[in-house]
Amino acid sequence: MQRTNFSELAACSIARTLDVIGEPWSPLILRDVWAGISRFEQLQADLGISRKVLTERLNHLVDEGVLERRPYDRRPRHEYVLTEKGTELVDMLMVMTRWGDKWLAGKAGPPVLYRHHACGEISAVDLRCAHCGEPMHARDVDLLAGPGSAR
Amino acid sequence: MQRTNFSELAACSIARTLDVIGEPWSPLILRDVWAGISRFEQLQADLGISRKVLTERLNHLVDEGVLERRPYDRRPRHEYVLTEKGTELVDMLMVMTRWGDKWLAGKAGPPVLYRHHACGEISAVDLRCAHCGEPMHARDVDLLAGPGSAR
DNA sequence: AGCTTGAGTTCCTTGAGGGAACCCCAAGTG
DNA sequence: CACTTGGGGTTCCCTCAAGGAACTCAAGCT
Repeated sequence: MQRTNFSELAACSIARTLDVIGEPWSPLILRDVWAGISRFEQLQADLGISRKVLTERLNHLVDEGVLERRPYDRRPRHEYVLTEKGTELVDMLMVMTRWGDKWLAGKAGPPVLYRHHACGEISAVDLRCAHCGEPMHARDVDLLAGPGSAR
Repeated sequence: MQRTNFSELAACSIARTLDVIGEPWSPLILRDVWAGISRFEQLQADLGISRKVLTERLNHLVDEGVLERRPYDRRPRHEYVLTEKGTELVDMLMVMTRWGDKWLAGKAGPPVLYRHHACGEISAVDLRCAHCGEPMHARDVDLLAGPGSAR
């Protein structure tokens, strides 16, 4: 496919993030690991991904520090767990889920629900300004060049 | 490349969302349109994407209702603008940006800053529970089967 | 010793992305 | 009017990544 390395194109955190989890299957692997599907065979069976690509993706995610390979037996067996870096990536999945629930789920309703520990309610994520706490969406911000904007 | 149609694999809002913007370049096209780069030639120049793939991606995003094609001249010229559906997708980009800023930007700092209209401050998004307003991240929720979970 | 199982490798085929050239059409120019 | 220009794609070929199925390897179990 001759896949472009996005982050070389421009100083852009979106492009850089895509270089970590932008490849096909990677977000779904992350989702599965988050949901407790953490071993090679389980992932392969659940996703129906080719074993070769699964190996590549897992290696890449481990290299990037998103997943950690952890032995669970004295035999050469291991499972994959989210690192702190990977756990924070799941935020993105939660936002994707919310969007998909709203725009793509149809009449059947959302396939998965989130119960929030703090309040015990079935809920969804909401984007707020880290500074003032008010809602913060695409239309609520201006974009400015930051310190790392130089090429 | 024989790309799998993820949403056929399982009832999953993440997989469904990936079918809309999961292909290579799509998130960056969305980012550009959001930032005001909205015409074919501009996008092609900015991204360095092949014209063929840009055509395919734009058509797909228009078909999915994420972008709208809008004439801006009596000549057959048009530009792409975000629909409401597309604007809400940008939430995901904002979360990706935050993660990339934190984990990948390095010493140079974030390449782009967001100024929040409501408070006027340079800020970033924060995920909160839509129900109680407390922080809501990967570790703060339990996953439950929802109404649309049937295959 | 032979069987099983997790976790990959290897190899071939297919099809998507890159790149460059080509095309169409409406305005503007002489 | 013919001629040029430029936005917005098409077409064509080539390369390389994803799919699929078979093969490997190293522990344990029997």
